[in-house]
Amino acid sequence: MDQSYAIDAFGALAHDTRLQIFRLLVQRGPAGTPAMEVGRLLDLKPSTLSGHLATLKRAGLVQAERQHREVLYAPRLQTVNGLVRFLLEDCCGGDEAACAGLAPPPA
Amino acid sequence: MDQSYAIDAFGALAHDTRLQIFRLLVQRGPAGTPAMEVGRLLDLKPSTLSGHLATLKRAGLVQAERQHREVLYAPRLQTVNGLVRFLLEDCCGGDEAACAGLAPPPA
DNA sequence: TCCTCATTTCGCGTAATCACGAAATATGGA
DNA sequence: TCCATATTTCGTGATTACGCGAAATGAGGA
Repeated sequence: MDQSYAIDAFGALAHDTRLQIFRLLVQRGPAGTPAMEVGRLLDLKPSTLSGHLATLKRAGLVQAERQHREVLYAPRLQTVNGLVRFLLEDCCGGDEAACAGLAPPPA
Repeated sequence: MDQSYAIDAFGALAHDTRLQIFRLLVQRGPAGTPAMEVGRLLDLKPSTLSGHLATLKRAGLVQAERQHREVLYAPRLQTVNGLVRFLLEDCCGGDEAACAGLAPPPA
């Protein structure tokens, strides 16, 4: 994870529709969801949806796999993890004590 | 954390200079860093810096505290934590097994 | 091969974002 | 009070992102 990848990823998430799409894919799980179904659930025009999925894919936040006629989209949670690590890298100059309790793990 | 807050936060991080500023503040720690020092370290014009700090503050990613003549900026890591939780909310439809190993905690 | 469904690419008008100079405001010292 | 330092606000021109209709492409099935 470097600066420019992180910017692409944050930029991809910084949009109402794309954030909805990503969260939907997270909830749907790793098996993937057909693009068309995403569009139907969120009421999106095909070209608009396609553009947003492409943006998310370019940013490494989702992956696409063709399954017969459909394209299944699934989230890449490793990228989310990479973003967090990048953000908190060398937190408090490496001083564990100063950092403790500032960002408790999601669990 | 709701959708529109998350969008503001991701949007704030989706910018080269702002991402640098935020990471710098994370590394500097919770005691805070004077705005001017941030500007000097990253070579930013005062008005540009001020605008970016305001954006980060509006997004809840940093907090500002006046200390005599200077304004100290410190990161709010709870917001980062909130963003991650929001992103991964109801991951895999709540199926722990399907979700396991997809996003190992940063630690 | 021909047709249809699923998805992507292109093009355009509109709207939001950016950097930065200049001016305004806040704070404490002489 | 007057001034210097630290920071914010305002205005402007240039770049970039958005939604979406129309057309193109890809992948089976008849």
